Amino acid sequence: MPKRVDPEERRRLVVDALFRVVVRDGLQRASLRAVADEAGLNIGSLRHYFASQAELMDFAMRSMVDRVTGRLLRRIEEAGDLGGLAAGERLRLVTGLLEELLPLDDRRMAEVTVFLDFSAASRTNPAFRDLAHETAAGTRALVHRVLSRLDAAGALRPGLDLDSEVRRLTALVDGLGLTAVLHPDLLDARACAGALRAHLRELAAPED
Amino acid sequence: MPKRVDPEERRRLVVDALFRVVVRDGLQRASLRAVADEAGLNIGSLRHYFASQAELMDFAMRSMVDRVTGRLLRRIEEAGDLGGLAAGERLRLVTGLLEELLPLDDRRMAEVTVFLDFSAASRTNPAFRDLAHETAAGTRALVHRVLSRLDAAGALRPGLDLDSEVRRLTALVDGLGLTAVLHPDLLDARACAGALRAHLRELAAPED
DNA sequence: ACCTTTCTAGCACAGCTGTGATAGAAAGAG
DNA sequence: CTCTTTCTATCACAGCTGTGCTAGAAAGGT
Repeated sequence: MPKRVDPEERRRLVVDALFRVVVRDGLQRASLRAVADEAGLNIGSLRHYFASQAELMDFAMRSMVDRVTGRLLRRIEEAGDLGGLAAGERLRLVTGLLEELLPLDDRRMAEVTVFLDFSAASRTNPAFRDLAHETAAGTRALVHRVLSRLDAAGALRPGLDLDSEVRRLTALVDGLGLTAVLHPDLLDARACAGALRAHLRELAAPED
Repeated sequence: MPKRVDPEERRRLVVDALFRVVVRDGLQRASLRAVADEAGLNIGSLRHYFASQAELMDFAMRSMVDRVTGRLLRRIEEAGDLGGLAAGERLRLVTGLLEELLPLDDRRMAEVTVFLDFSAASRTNPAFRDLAHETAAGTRALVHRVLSRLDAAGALRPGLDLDSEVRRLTALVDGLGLTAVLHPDLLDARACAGALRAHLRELAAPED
C-alpha cells in the first residue's frame, strides 16, 4: 500500500528545513532553492510536495502554530480550572503555561524567532495576515483565559481591571520574547523567565 | 556659493521616501528602484547621493534613531531630575517621555513600524546589527534612567528591584509597540497609552 | 568664450527569484 | 512482461535585484 516514501514525512522534512533556514538566515532568504538545499532535495522534488512557494509557507506557518497551540491546550487541560489548588501550585501551572511562549530553550527560541519574522512579514504580506492575526488574537485569548480563571479562583489581587491586565501581560510576554530573540545578550533566558514570574507574582492576591 | 540643489535636503528627501516605502510595502521591498520612484528621482540620481544600498540604509536608519533620540533627550532635559515635583507632575513627565516610544499617532506609528522591520532584519543582516543593538540597549538605558530618577525622588513603591523593573517596563513598551503596529485592531492608541500609564501608576509610591 | 564640478539619466550585466514544462527513473499493479 | 502512478531532476524564461559604466545636461567659476 505505501509507496516508497511517506509524503507526510517528506513535507515535515521540508518544513523543518525551512525553519532552519529562517532561523539561520531570515525569512527573506528562505527561497525555494535554499530550502531544497537545506533539506537535501532537488527543487523539483520539493515542488512535487509543495506546488508553490505560497503553499509551502502557508503549510509551514500553520504547522508551527498548530504545534504550539497543541502544547498550550495540553497544559490548559492539565491545569483544569485552577480551583482548589494551593497558591504556589497555581502560580507554577500558570507560569509554565505562559513560558511556552518565551524563548527559554533552543526549541522555543527557534519557534519565537520564526514567529517574529513571520509576524513582521505579515504586516505587508497578505498571504500571512490572517494567520498572524489569528495567533495574536489567540495569544491574547489565552492570557485572558488564564487571568480570568485565576480571578475566578480568587487568586488575583482585588481591584484589578481584567481586560487592562490582559493587555499588559500579553504585551509583556511579547516584549520579553522580542528582546530575548533579537538581543539575547540583553535578556537571557533566566532574566526572561524571571520577569514573567515577577509580574505574575505581583498580580497574585496577597496573604498566604 | 550654493549649487542648485542642497545635497543634504536631497538626502533627506530620499530617506523620507524610503520610510514611506518601508511603512507601505515593508523593508524587503524597499529596493533602490522603488525608493527612487517614490522620491520622484531616477535611480542614477539617487545613486549620486548614496553610492550603495548599504549606505542608504545605514544613513536612513541612523537618521531615524537620531531623530527619536533627540526628542527623548529634549524631554529628559525638560524633566530635570524630577526632584521637588508633585507626584502627578512627575507621572505626567515620565509618561510623556516613554510615550515617545509608542505608536500613538501617525508619526510615531511610522517610526515604530520602520524600527520593527529594521530590528527584525538586523537579526540576520550584519549591516544592521550594531545600530539595532545600540538602540535596544539605549532604550533600556533610558528606562533605567527614568526609573532610577523616580527612585531617587522617592517616587517608587518601596521593595522594588530596580533592574528587574527596568526589564519589565522595557519589555512592556516593546510589546505594546509590537502589537499596536502589527495588529492595531487588537490594541489601539488609547489602549496602548492606557497600559503604559497603568503600569507606571502601579510602580509609583502609594500615598500623596 | 571655456572649463570644471555637480547632477541626472540610462544602459548593461550577473545574480538571484518563482514557476511552467519536460523527461526520465523508480516502484508497484495488472 | 506492460501500464500507471509517483517521484526526481533539469532546463528555460521572465522578472526582479544591486551595481559598474557611460554620456550628456546644468550650473557656476575663470
